[in-house]
Amino acid sequence: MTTLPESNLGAGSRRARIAAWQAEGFDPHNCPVRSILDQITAKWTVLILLEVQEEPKRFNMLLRSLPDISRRMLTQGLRDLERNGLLRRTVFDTRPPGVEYALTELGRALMTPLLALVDWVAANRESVYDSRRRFDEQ
Amino acid sequence: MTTLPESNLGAGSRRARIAAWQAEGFDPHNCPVRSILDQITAKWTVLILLEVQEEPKRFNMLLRSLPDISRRMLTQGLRDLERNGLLRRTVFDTRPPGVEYALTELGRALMTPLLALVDWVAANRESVYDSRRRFDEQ
DNA sequence: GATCGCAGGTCTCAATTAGGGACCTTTCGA
DNA sequence: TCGAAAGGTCCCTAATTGAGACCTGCGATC
Repeated sequence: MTTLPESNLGAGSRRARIAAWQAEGFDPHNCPVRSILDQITAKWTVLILLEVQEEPKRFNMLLRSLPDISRRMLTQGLRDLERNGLLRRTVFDTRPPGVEYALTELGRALMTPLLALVDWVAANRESVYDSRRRFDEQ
Repeated sequence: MTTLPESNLGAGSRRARIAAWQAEGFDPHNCPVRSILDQITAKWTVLILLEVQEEPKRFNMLLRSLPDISRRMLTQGLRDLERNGLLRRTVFDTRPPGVEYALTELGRALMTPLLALVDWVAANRESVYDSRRRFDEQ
């Protein structure tokens, strides 16, 4: 497993944070950031987080909001997010029982950088499309 | 294809930007943001961007920095990033010819929100690990 | 009192995608 | 004459994903 290089994280407090990791002793072949980043940026987890952001949603509601996700992938994405502490799963004792997924505090905190990234993409999408068009013309 | 919901992007200028897209007329089943976001957050592209960030790198150099990437995936990741206008590919007429990959202006701009996300993960990794441990105990 | 529908899943199988590694091309040096 | 190096491509296998049938338990329907 490749480790994120120190220099990636920029100057100042970021460097300090990395120095701290190394002091704690971590295995460069098992980078702790990557295992989290991979799950956070996985195809469906980003979309799920965006859906759940404004208000808690239930399983079948998510299935309807994300028409091209399969039940299997939705289940797995929700489990991953729950396991990572970003989503809370609440079962309601109704007939039939309902299950609601909501952001945790940690999940809510994540939305700040995540929305910034989504917003950057939204703001720059024309540049990207232009580039793709030029590239595909060759 | 699922479209990112308007509410995802928060208030103010973000909403305005989405309103602008809709005015331009876009197909909700072919969301333009997702097709970009999927490529930017794909497993290897993030790592490649982080590697190339500080200084241009060559193909085999990247292969060495990312020990667990395959040649095939590196090639494909580099092509995607080039196509999206985030990376510039430069061939040097040496013997044998060398190829260098560098961030474009657009790519450099992307690093701001992308590094913020990486940094969030780095800062909060212990919380995530704690949550995983608790989840796995059940 | 059979059956339909719903909620929230699981399971199986087929299709897509990723990884491993051999192979290619050109040129230099031993 | 052989090997190495750079930057890939190609093929085959392994892993991941997606489509969709099925499950469970209960309440309402006919």
